[in-house]
Amino acid sequence: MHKQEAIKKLKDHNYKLTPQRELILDIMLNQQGYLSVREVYERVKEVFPQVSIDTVYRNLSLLKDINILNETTIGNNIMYVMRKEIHNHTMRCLKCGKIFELDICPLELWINQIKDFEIVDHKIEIVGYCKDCRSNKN
Amino acid sequence: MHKQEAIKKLKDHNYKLTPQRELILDIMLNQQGYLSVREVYERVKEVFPQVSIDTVYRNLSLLKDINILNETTIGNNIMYVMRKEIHNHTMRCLKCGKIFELDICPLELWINQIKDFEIVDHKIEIVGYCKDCRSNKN
DNA sequence: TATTAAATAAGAAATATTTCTTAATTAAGA
DNA sequence: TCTTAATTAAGAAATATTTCTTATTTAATA
Repeated sequence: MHKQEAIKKLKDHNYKLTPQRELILDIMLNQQGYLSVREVYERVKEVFPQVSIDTVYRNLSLLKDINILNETTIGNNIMYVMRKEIHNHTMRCLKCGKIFELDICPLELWINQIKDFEIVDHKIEIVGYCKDCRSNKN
Repeated sequence: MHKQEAIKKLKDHNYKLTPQRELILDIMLNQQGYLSVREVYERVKEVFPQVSIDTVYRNLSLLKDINILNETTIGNNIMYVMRKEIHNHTMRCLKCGKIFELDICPLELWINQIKDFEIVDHKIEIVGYCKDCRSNKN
């Protein structure tokens, strides 16, 4: 997603483009992988030291509501990542052969933790049985 | 890792095998993917309603110290998973060709969330540049 | 520029997680 | 069985996360 698309989405929903909101969007646009609310907050504070963490919560949640971000919860921690447009991650059914897209990239939660390797690409392939076939494998 | 191996490790470190500790070990042995401290606590409580959450924290951390569990932190949430012996997840350097094992499976954090698909197998392949080659790609 | 609905900061409140203290209990070996 | 160091439950304390309230400010449009 490009910044202009995201801004258009905001306008379409009659949301204003405040400096804090724009910065949060920039942070997410320039980020591979998930960020916790706190991590985003820390980065926003570098530019707006007075920013309220509530502002960060509100904006991340809003960006999720209009499908700019994906949200996930680990324990009690809310985390966000830019929505993917291209899905390289699929689940293939061993019986019917249907391909299901994973709307999350499991690697994204980890990608920031890999320090000693410059990742160029990755691929995830899951095989198994889909909802329809799992009860009727023969 | 089999249960007897884990128990031997405990003995080797002069740790006692209390019922609470054994249950926590059983829970982790029968679990694909990461569990948060709270999730483990909820399961232990089904058997020992009086258990202190501190006991869960203490034991999970101890099992990590003796290399039975892997620990990771998401935000402020501590999560645990059994250590893997067989690594299906590798990073391959595009220059020197070395294979590096990933000591975590990024899928494990997600595997519990996939409800409509019965996973039989999966594979993760990451390509890029290793520490030595990233500064000297030609 | 003036208007106004949306967004903000500040602070408090509500939850949740993690750690600590203490006294009682217990697993394991003598 | 006895001894003892390890472990536990309980409760409090410390920290961290998330949500709410209110008064003020501001982006966008007329």
